[in-house]
Order: sequence, then structure tokens, then C-alpha cells
Amino acid sequence: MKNHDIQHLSKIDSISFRNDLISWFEKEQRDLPWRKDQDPYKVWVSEIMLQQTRVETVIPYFNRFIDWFPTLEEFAEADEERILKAWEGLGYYSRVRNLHSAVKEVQETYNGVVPDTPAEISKLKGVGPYTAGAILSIAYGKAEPAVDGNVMRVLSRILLIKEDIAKPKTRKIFEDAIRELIDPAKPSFFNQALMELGALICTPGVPACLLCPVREHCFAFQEGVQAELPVKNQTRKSRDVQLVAAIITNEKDEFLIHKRAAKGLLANLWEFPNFEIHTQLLPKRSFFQEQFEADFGVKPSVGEFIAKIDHVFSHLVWNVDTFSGKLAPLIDKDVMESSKLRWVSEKEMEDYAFPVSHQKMFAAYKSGTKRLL
DNA sequence: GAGGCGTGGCA
DNA sequence: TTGCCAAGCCT
Repeated sequence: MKNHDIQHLSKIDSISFRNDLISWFEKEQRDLPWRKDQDPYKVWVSEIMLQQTRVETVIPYFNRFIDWFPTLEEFAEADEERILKAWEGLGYYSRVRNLHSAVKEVQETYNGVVPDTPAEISKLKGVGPYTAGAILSIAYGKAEPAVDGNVMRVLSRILLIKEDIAKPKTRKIFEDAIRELIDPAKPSFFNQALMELGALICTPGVPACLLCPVREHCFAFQEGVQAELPVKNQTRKSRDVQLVAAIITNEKDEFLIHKRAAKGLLANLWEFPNFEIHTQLLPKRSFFQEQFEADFGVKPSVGEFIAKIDHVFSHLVWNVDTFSGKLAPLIDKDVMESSKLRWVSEKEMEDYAFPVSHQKMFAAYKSGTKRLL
């Protein structure tokens, strides 16, 4: 660490800072389901769910997840369809596949006990620097930094750190600061308090400094520049993708669904057959039929237009022209298997994990069906 | 290091 | 409406 990176660090009374911060946390912390105990498995699950995801969104998912998989061992033995279903709608689905892989690793290598050293825990899939520090401090009481976006925002203000927090190497500056400031007696509360402060008081935009328990320690507040921090220079441009999809049924009122590839966007989730449109040469119905026949060897009939579904991802936007369609269930059984196609009843669809984009498509289909009755 | 990887809430 | 954000990690 270069000292000039954190010139205000040495001016902080770390004992007083810790006490003010932790006293506030002990009084004001939210009653959250993952704070009921310090089971390393539950702490781990909650930390993975909370990555880039709001607390209010996570709460019901966490409760259901622990209901379905109360212990690390039970989650390790779950099948992939079930774990994806548990994550359906949460986003960033590789999180749950990595968690599953890591939990199985803990079962096999560590006899079912989540490791408590930085070196071991960091080797687990999906456990990066933040999650490692969070589990080690919250579940095991180790004085390790857990630097997330909240911590960088809060500390950038308190210590007047103007490094760009969008740059990966900047995290180390904050980890070094935390190692100086962390309460060795209460590392769990210290780390959680910093994040709680970021969530409740030291928010992005205009923070509630008048309610802040540590504003006397805050150099940004002293200089009135809290709204200018943190510095974050990253704009990720998203790209538009045109798709044509069809909700295809057979004479038994079953739906044709397809399992997505094991890598990439929405990996291993199920979907209604769809294709990306690169050029606009053919009418969309014809394009869909040709692509479908090329991939699966039979040609469906494509019926009425259902809806144009717009769905925004973090890095791209889907624009999906959705049609209804009909197909006799005559696709060869081996082709169905190798093409990862399946006919399922509406009831059976409940057991499959679909991305939100396809839930929107199905909702539009259902409302269209209802209109026809 | 930069970009892939979801979703919903909010100004 | 549009863009930005919210307890990151992987490649």
C-alpha cells in the first residue's frame, strides 16, 4: 500500500470509530433471516444470493432455499434442476451452479465442514475476495476484510479516497484500510456494520449524514463532498438482440420447451424455442420455421402473433417477437433427447426453471388465450 | 483488465 | 422513459 493513497487513515481514532460504528449496528441492525444464527452454510448461501442483489429481493428466496435445503449435505445431494428452480428469477444463475459445485467439494474434501482459512475457502468456486472475507468474519469470527460496494462507498467517504472503485485493483486499497480499522474482537459486527451503514445511511447519491453514527470521523462530511464520492467511472454499453420465439403446443396441449446450453447466458435454464435474427431478409414466421427445421428436422406451423417482449439484461437487451405454434409430437425420441427438447404439460412446467423473459412470454400467451375464450 | 453474467427498483 | 444501481465472480 502506498501511504498517499489513504492519507487520512492515520488521522482516524480507530478505537472510537469502531465503537461508534458497532454500537450503532447493535442498536439499528435489521432483523434478517440469515442473521438468526452463524451457520457457515447459511451465511454462505446468503452471501452468494446477496451478490449484486437487493436484500428485499433475497429474503423470500433465502427462506425458501433453506426450507428446501436445510443443510449443506442436503443441498449437496440436490439435483441441478432443483437448484436452478430454487434460483429461478434471482438472476446470475452461475452463482447457484458454482455454489452447488463448491458445496459438493466441501462434502468430499472437508467432510462437510466449510473451511475457515482464507487459502482454502478462496479455492471454492464462486467464492471471491468479498465472499471469503464475509464468511470468515461472520461465521468464524476471523478478522478478515469483506470489501463490497457498500464498504468502498462508505470508506471512500470517511477516508476521502478518490480512486476509481470500478477498477479491480482499487479493492486492495480498501482491504488494507479495513485491516487497520477492523475490530479484532468483533470482526463480524464490524464488517456487517459497515455494509449496513452503506445500505441504510451512507447511500449512493445523497447520504443521510445527519443520521450517521460516524460522521465525526468522516472527512468527506467535513469537506462537504460526500455526494461526490465514491468515484466510479464505468459505463457498460448494452447491445440489442432481436429474437423470434414460438410457444408451440401439440394436440395433447403440451408445450415444447428446450434446455439452454451449459455455458453462457441463462445456462441450463429452459426456454421456448427461439432464434436470433441477424438479418431481416425473411418474414419472422418463415425465419423461425426454417431455423427450427434446420436444428430439429421438422417444420412447425407458426400461428398468431402473441407479443413483442422486451427484456433488459445487464449487458444486452432482448427484443423477442413471440408467436404461437403447432407441431405434431412426431420428433424422433433420440432427436428430442439430443436436442434437449421436451413436451411438458402446463402443470409439469412448474418443475422447470425458466428465465424471467420466458415467464413474460408465457404470461402474454396465457392472457392471449384467455382473450380468445 | 475488460467484458460476460439477471433482475427489479427507482429517480 | 432511460439509465443506473445492489452484499461480485469468472474468464
